[in-house]
Amino acid sequence: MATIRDVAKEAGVSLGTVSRYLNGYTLKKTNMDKIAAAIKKLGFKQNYLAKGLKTKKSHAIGVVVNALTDIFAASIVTSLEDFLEKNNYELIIADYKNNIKLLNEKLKFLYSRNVDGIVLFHVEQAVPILKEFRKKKIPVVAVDTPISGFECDTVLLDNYHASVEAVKSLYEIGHRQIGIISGGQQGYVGSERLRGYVAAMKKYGIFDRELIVGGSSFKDSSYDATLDLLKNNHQITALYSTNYYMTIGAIQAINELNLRIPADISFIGFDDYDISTVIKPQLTVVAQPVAKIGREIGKIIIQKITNPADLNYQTKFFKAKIVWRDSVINKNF
Amino acid sequence: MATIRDVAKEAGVSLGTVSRYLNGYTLKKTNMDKIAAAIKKLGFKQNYLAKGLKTKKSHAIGVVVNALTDIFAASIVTSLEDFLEKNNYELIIADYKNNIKLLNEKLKFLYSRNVDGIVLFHVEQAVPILKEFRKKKIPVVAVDTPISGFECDTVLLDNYHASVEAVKSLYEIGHRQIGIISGGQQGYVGSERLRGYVAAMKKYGIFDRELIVGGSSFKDSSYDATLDLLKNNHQITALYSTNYYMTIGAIQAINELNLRIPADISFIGFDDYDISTVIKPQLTVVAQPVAKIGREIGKIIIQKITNPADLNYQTKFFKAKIVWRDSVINKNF
DNA sequence: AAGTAATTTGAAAGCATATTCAAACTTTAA
DNA sequence: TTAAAGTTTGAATATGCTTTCAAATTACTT
Repeated sequence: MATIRDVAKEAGVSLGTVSRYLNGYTLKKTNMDKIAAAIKKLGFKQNYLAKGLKTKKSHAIGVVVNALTDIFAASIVTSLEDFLEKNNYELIIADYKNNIKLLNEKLKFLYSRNVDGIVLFHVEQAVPILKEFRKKKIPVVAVDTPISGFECDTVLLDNYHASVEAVKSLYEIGHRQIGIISGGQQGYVGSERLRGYVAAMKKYGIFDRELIVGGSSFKDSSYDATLDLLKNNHQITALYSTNYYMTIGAIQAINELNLRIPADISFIGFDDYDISTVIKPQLTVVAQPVAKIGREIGKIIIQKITNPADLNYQTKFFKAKIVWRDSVINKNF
Repeated sequence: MATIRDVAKEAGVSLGTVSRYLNGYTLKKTNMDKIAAAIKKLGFKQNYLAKGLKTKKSHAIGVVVNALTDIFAASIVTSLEDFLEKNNYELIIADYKNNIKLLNEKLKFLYSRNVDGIVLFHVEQAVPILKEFRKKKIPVVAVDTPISGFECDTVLLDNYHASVEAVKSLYEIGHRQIGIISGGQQGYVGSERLRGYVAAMKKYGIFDRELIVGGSSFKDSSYDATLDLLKNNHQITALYSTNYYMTIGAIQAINELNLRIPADISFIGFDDYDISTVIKPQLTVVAQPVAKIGREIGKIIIQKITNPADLNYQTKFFKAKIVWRDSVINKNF
């Protein structure tokens, strides 16, 4: 492998000059041409390890997901990876499997590998190692959930208004008994989505505590909750489930009860992935702008890496939008 | 940050001794104790950038997936990441979005970042940069599909026998008209799965060219193919779809035609993810041992990194297994 | 054309580690 | 007890790059 030194010799300039060239300094035109030619001739490539040793930057960003098989995380990481690679950053992935103990371990690992930044998916609570990142001024971006006990840039869905919109849409087409399969109060995402639902239902004067079920944000809990709700309450005309996996569980339960969508019950799901269009009828859902979110995370983290003195932590909200398909009936007709 | 030099001073030995300690050489017990104490006291952590510069190893493995949102890739990467992290390797992810041009670019990127190994998902054709990896003796492991034009270690599903088993199971419970939604001949996975189906159907003397439809391995093609097949052929008693996304498309089509599973038609899908249990009735599927596959990839790549002189490329096959649920009817009763 | 200011350059030092080599120290055996 | 063999050690060198600093070159004024 050719080094900067070989390039210098070939071009007939000093090694410092080549380094400056490589780092975008402007120098005498003749020298620039000579260096460019030498680089091409030798097939020279910068050694990122050596560069990193000097600059204390690895050009790697650690991405810590709750689960790589979580389609939400995967689809955001997809666009994030693209953005970062274009900016010459590599993306080191770690999966903490929704286990906070493991989270700290994975972060320690990334810390020891000199990542220049960290993207944290769906973390509710600060873990000890985060302080070390802060000490070293390594930027952290929280995604999907603000981290309690640690101030940092945060990228969120406007969950509250997503629910408000869902309820509003249903209300406007005549629904009054609108049930929610909620992730419960313990998690940020779940409680925000519930909060929006409650506010909207109250605003329209159709709030009823009995319409709220659920407790955790996984498929099985949603299945049980939906079964319970629909067995005991035959007035409900519409159901709103509040994430992808809960949508899956709810649909299973509805199938189990042999209820027809939307004849017996209208349904509005959350997140727009495969399920939405496999099910018959195809599902109306609240969709998140995942590609945009991924790009925004990339922008923020690069901005903060470039400018580590900027201690101004921002929270950026994204708006969900409803994708209309066939699972909701208009009761006004 | 404490360096090896600080540790040496603290322990009262030379820096070379500390380095040897760190790299697992055995030395005088008293010195080992002194060094261990110094490391603990100073909170010393090795600098992987400097280490990499010296050893020309980054302890990073590039993982190149066709799509991160492909649940098959994601679930394998999940177990791979776990395995590699435990062995102190980081995993750099790249997504080539099923685009062979992009694939070469992403590989170039990983090449320039000094990865110690490459894992390639679902690549049919060699790309130029692979030769460079070979020159530098950087091991490559192909997953899911052998790379034509490039010899390397390969981890595959035994697709042929997966199909044979599926057909056999259906045959044994009385099905004779068994349709296949196939990915077609152009891709390795699709043609292997088709080949197994054809062989088994012929073996039982129930082969009929009309029962084969499909052409590409995506949802929409599968939807169209299924619609076509079932509209024109009312004898079919069972349908076999040959990957996750084709299963989704096929189910959509069956729903569209208002056919009931399994009363009107039995169905056996491929890959065991969310869809299998959302649909009513729950799906019988051919499932791949993804966790095992991920671990095996990790083992192979580390073995080859540790032993780069080993030019003996192996192909490892994994067996699929059928997960029985409610979408297949026993016609013998 | 000469003096000053501005820019560009090369040499050298440094980043944190691994490894070679010769010297120092242990152990073993006679 | 001592010589030979074996082991452990420290100093020095190397990895490929960035950056500082002073010297050299170029550009600008008058």
